[in-house]
Amino acid sequence: MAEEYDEKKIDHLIQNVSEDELSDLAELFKVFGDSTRIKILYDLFQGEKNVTEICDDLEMNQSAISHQLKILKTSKLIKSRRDGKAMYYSLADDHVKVIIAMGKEHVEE
Amino acid sequence: MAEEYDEKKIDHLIQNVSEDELSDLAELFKVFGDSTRIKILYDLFQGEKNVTEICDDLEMNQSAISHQLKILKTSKLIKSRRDGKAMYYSLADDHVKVIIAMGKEHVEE
DNA sequence: CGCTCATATGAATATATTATCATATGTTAT
DNA sequence: ATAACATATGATAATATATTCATATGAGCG
Repeated sequence: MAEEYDEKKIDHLIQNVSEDELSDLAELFKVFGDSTRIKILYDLFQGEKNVTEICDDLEMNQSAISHQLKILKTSKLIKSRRDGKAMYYSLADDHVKVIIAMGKEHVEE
Repeated sequence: MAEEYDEKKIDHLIQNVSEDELSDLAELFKVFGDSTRIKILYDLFQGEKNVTEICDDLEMNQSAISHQLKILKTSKLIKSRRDGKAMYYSLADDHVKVIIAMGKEHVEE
């Protein structure tokens, strides 16, 4: 995460947005807008984890977790790799951290 | 928006999070996770607007807009001031821009 | 192959959310 | 005070969403 986000860069990013892009944006935030999914993302801040580990950490049943992992994967917020029977999940990129950090900063005020 | 968000600051922000804070965070993102509300926020990037102007810009009926404005206001993403009969809304702070800019960057990839 | 462990998936239910309609509140001007 | 305009609110109906349960798929092992 070498990048910095200054005013100029941010203003550039929010310009010229089509109706479709706004929908995609809303879809993306919708993914962050669920406690279970946020908890999963937070859990993965610690590093790669398999489904069983995530279930244990969140104390939730496996099916619920798998359903939410699928949503996170589809949104490209996490990626997965198989190791034997287990499927390991990890954060897809640094945007996740930045987006959540910004959200947290807002919430804290 | 003089602040910069580097790796150290971001890592600090995402540490030590309680269950309650995670819920608040999910609630916040839920607010961004709706097309109508994202459109309103984008509309307000242009500056302060009253309800009628927002309705015209989004081509949506007044009641729907008012309902969504209330949600945005409750989440402290926008603020309002009355001027005669009209109620003017504007962005509450710069986090909104940053959060949306990060989301857009993710979506664009 | 048959068994076990790990994960994914489909269907069903319960809950939450959004837009609309009807109406209420608030402001200004006559 | 009443009319006209601007906005807010409550109830409803339609739709979306999350979790659970049951079951399917896939991998490793004897």
